[in-house]
Amino acid sequence: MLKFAILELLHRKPLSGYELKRRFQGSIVFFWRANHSQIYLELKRMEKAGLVVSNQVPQDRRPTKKVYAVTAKGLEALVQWLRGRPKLQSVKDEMLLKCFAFNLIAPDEAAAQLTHHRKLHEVRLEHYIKIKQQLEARHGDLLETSDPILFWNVLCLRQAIASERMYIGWCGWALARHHDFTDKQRSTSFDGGEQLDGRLAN
Amino acid sequence: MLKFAILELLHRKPLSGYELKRRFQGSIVFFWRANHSQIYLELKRMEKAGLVVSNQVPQDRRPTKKVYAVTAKGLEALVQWLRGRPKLQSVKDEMLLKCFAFNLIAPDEAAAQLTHHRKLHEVRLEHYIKIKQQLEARHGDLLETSDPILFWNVLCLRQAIASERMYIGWCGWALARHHDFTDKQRSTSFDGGEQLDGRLAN
DNA sequence: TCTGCCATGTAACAAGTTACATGATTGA
DNA sequence: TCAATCATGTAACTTGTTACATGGCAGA
Repeated sequence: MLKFAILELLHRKPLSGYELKRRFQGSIVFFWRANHSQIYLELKRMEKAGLVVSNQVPQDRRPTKKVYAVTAKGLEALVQWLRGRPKLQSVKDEMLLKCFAFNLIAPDEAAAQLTHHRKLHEVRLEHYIKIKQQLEARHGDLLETSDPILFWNVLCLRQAIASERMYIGWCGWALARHHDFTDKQRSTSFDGGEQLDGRLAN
Repeated sequence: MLKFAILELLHRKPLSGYELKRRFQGSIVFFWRANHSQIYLELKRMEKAGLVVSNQVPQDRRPTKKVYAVTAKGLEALVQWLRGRPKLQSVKDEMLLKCFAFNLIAPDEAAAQLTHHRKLHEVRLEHYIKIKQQLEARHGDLLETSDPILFWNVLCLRQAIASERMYIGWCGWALARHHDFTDKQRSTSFDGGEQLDGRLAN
């Protein structure tokens, strides 16, 4: 699938492996990621398969780079793939996997984990919003654009933003519920209040 | 990481590989998945590492199964892992990756993709809601529970539900925006109305 | 001179997917 | 008898991660 992510980026503009890596950290990160070792290998495989062609571009004051461009065959492969129905993505979220067994650690630790994780998502949200603002600065009202590339870009970006907001909201909600829960536990399982009353009543 | 998902399930109750597979299709799917070939291999590796122990359990009217249980070492490994800070999950969503390049296919096809994908998420949401209702039928008001295992379970389930709702909402929003967009494109790029007026004015 | 960025790669390993393979039991 | 479910595995392959490795250029 990385193949197609690369084709999508290259069809907009020929890029070197290094530049592709940077794009992956920029716009496309919302829904795909890759590290450079994977990208370089994939590019070679794709060139062998005739989906892309490379050529060396000398630069001044910088090392020569190897710029890849999509071939007709590559574009066709991309379009064919776009027409296929994607399956549901299988969720894999380490935080939620941990959360599932947080009964095994102290309540305070669990709360700290949630708070910390919320922070991470807040940072990511900020990053996405910054990207959106940059686009707005350059193109004005994004939903009024007549550029289809930009249009779809913006839809994807919105999804990413909505997703982060949802996650952050959930963290807050979970923290509140956790707070209620530990409060209740304290008042019923320690030697005071209700329990003691209960015993006295026997 | 699959290792820890397995430890989480086994610490609740010893299970065979086959039963684990079923759990992965049931509750834990919200944030992790695995197929049986992976599970069986992982269990063997974990047994070699002393994290679990197995024993054969003959059953009547059914094939003998090999039930795994967590060892003290396994439980310790699980708790250590729980204390660590998870990184942000890296999003990988094939649908969004495609969406990013939907300018390359016909607007109708793109809309059909969005509609189809929304349906998939609706089905998944239904599934989650059914699970929640089953839990409610068994335990009453889930947020009032005093069982920490159930409590964390429910928090995770809520995240999964919120996530599906967000996605479905986004699909609807995207479809509406896409509709506006293609309308606008039609009125400005075909040979009629404004464009023709423009030419006549020359 | 030293840090940081540009630029490209390889190697070893871990994780995940798909297909192949077997065999018992149950109920229609 | 035939399909479905229970039950467990292996093999081949694809993907993804981490670490290792190199070297130029720019600016402090």
